[in-house]
Amino acid sequence: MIDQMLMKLRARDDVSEQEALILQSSISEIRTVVTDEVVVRAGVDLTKCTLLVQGFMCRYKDLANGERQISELHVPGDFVDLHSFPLKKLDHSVLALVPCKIAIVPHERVLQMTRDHPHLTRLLWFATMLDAAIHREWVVSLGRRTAIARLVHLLCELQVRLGVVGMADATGYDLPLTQQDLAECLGMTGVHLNRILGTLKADAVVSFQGRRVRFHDVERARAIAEFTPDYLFVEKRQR
Amino acid sequence: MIDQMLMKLRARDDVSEQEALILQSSISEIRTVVTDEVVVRAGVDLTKCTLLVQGFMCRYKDLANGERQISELHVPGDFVDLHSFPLKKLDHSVLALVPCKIAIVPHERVLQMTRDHPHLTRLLWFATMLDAAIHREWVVSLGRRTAIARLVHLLCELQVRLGVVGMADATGYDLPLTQQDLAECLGMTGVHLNRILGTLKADAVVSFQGRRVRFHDVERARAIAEFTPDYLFVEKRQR
DNA sequence: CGCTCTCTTGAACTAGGTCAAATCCGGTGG
DNA sequence: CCACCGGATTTGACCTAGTTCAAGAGAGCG
Repeated sequence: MIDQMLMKLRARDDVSEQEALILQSSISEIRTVVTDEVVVRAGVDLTKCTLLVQGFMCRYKDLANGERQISELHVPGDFVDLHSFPLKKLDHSVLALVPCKIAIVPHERVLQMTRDHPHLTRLLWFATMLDAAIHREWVVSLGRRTAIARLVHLLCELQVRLGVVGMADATGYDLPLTQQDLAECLGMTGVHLNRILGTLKADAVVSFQGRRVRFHDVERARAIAEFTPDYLFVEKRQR
Repeated sequence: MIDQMLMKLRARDDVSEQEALILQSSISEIRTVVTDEVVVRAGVDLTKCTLLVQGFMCRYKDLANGERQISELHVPGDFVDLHSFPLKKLDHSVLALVPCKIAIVPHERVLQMTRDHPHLTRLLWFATMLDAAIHREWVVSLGRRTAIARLVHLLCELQVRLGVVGMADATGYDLPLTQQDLAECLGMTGVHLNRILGTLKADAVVSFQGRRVRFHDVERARAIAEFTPDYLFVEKRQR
């Protein structure tokens, strides 16, 4: 159940078997959610965290004019709202982009962890800082990169993040999102995203079709996006 | 020395006198830095954190074409690189925008805090999550808001954040940045920022002149930007 | 088989960028 | 007190990346 989370953490630090057990046993419940189900609603007091076990989710905010901006995509192994533990409620909502399986961890257990297990606490803190690092990279993308670099950058990011949990390789990965979903990550319109996908495929860089991302030339993709994976901190260290 | 940090934290949770003392005594050194000094360099292993005591700093990334994107502005009371504790090195650099005074806190002391002071640990965790919430709001701004709404939103954000540490009121605040600095926060050119400032002043909403931000109509400003301060979590709760 | 959601494509439009040339203005040296 | 310097601001003319609107074409599914 927590395999992917463990893969994610163990790519960054050692996690003992005993620690793994504590994490495992902090789960109070397993649930499934349907596509478009709002798993966490902005502004509502929370008493538990949600670990994404299977599927894809996103954090997003809606604007008055009906537009939506996604601020992070979540893949299996991610806690989608671990930050609700220190924050107590969220500034954004979380939505299932496909049918998902989730594990629930009550805040109570996390609280106890901060008292009894400093190393686990630091690992969870680390996990939330990884989200923040991803946010920062998106700020850079949205602020300064062209639409095409922005898109390729996101696809490269997902390759690394999914790779860590064994869901991507050098050739690509499955990504069951719509083009509109991607456009909402990238601060652009679905129409424009579609055109860009066309040119990327024509240039034999990446393609996104039938819910699958295929890299035809990873090197060139990374060059176009100026992508370097350092902001994802895939490096084993004492945290 | 840590007055502003305490104001910032105490606006969100209780901090006992004893805890304040522990924070205080975790400082190993006080320094000043000059304008444009790079206080933390991306990718370098770090062993200490930097608390901004006086002045303004920013987190930023440079791109290959020489452009720069600022991902967060820092005001007195902010730890500019507390996330270096879990991350061990940063994905971005930190720069002094004006002459600043900083306090240094060795990672060692923070580590000890995670072992002996769970509540303080949670407060520091909270502080880093506040940065992440700000990043998310910037993602929304950069992705979906017009240049004018984006600018006004940032000015509103700073009013709240500076207000918490007693450096802003309803009329405005001092902001010793250049228009170019602001433009680099907002993912736009200095030229465009300048034009926008003109229309905002003409419309008697906000002005930014002589290093001072003046709100002529806070209500209208917030409406233009769709600004609500909830993402800044200025609310006293048990964290 | 028909429905609905997603993807594509074209044509016209606009927010914001680019480039370049003033102008302003605080600080310095004389 | 004044002239000068260099960065910061301001303005104009033109340009383009990405948007908007609208209409078809697929394509999965009950």
